[in-house]
Amino acid sequence: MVVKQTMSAAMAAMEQEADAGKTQGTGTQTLLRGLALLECVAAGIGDVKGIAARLGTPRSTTNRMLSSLVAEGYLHHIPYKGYLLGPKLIQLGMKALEQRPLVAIARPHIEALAETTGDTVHLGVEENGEVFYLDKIPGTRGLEMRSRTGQRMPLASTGLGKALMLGMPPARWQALHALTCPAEPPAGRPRPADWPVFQEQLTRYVAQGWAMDLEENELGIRCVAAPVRDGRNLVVAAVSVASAVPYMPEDRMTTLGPLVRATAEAISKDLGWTAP
Amino acid sequence: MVVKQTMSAAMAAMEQEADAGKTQGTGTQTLLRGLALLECVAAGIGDVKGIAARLGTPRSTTNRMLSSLVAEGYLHHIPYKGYLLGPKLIQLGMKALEQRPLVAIARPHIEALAETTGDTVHLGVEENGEVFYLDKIPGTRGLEMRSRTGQRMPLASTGLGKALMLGMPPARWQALHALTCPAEPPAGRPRPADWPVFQEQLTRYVAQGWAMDLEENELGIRCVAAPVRDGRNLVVAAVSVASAVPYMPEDRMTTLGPLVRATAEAISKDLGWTAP
DNA sequence: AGAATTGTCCCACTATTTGGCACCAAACAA
DNA sequence: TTGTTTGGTGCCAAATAGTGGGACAATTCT
Repeated sequence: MVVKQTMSAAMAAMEQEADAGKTQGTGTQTLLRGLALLECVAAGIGDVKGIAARLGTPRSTTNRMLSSLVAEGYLHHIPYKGYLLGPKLIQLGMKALEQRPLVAIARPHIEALAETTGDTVHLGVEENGEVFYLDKIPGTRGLEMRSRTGQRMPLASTGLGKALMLGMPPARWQALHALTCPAEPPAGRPRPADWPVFQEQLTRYVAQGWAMDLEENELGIRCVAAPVRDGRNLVVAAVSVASAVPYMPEDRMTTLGPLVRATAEAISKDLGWTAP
Repeated sequence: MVVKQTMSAAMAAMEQEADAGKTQGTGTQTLLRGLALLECVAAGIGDVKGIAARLGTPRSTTNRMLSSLVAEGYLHHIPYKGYLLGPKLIQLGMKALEQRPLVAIARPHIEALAETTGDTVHLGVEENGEVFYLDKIPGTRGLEMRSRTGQRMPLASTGLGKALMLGMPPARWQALHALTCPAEPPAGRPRPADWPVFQEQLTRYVAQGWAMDLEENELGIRCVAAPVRDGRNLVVAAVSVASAVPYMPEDRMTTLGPLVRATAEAISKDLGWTAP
């Protein structure tokens, strides 16, 4: 901060818009300014004057940072034309995408979700036509679910699976549905709705951003699920909240939906996703 | 610099080696250190001790920067586990990919290429089954080529086109070849080799990283071309050097190949590409 | 339980960054 | 062309922002 602790109220008033909200007393002004500069360029401001204005830094300081960032490849410079995000950022972005450990990232979020709902929370990914359970937090209602991390399940009969399907082209839905529902339904076992109805459901789920499972995978168990996306806006995982029917009346599911979706989006953001 | 005034001449000598070449970067130590830190994490070093060691910064300083970077989303922190590249980097990486103006980036490189070869240089991208000429630098040999920026040409009969095809799955080659070579060859007009031979050629081009055009598009004109890739390792453009046959004997083409390829790779690097 | 690593403070010192200014080069407008 | 604006580069005295040592608590490993 430019402001000294001895400054008068009048001066403080004049400081106004410059650095508005964030007065986080960190000890890395130059670094933070540099990062702000990057984001400024990302926002499309490529001229020195505009950047200096946006950051509230004088021309010389701005130029100093700009040339350092260019030298390091974080910005690309077209003399007398402007600045653009540089190749290094692309590389780091790719690396970031690779080294992201989904489970560790998601853990705090699903823990929070488990905490507020009291139900069992799952995290899963798609792996050749099936759901693969990556993580699970048992509910606090005493009842235990059969699911285990490392387990596999059909896509079309589980909440997680349906959430994962929301990210696929609708053309693939039917094949996956067929995969889950063999020609001869095992007597007495639950199963998803027949194709036309199923398609209708998925279409609705896409619109609302979360999916339901009404005892289709296991009798007496209902769940609500939502897809997790990465920086490329691809669905890479899904989160679900599951519980026994008595704890999961229809109206609670509709309340839970947006909450699960919000959790999924929070994870997505940690994966580099940004809202459309 | 971190070095105290008490350092010996010997240490000074080692310091010079350490950051030799970068005599320029002054006035932004904190920023540069922060960026170095990012690259350190990108390199897979996620523990505080390792990072501090790699950067040569004391623990307290390292931690200070780390927490700032985490606060800004450039790093992701899993307490007592380590640091990873953060979501912000993914976002910036995506933005960088978008806002990259291929032509402006490539210009200096193809100018250099035109300069050293004296021939006409082209830059082009693929656009639904055709080459689209984005930029052209006329040769200095007096002869003028018909090509114009903004023009479209078949993929399979041009050097640029073949270079672009090198990045496609071989399964698509035949269709594109057929698209270029209609059933009835227009009498007297040049055309690419027939399919089996053509396929053989492309396979060889893939291996060597650059392609040739032997008067297949225009009689009397030969060219050498190489593909340009972006940060995702996808072929997004191609560069070619073209000239009249007398200036393009076979042996010159083999000399030119690696040069054109090098230029294409230089552009690729500016687009965030890194060697395999 | 002990050892090793990490997260979090604090604080005096000074090296690092600041920002004003001045000059030149390019770009743009007329 | 000329005049005007914006961009690139360098210098330098001033002081702020950053440094790094150290002490302590929390956490994980073994």
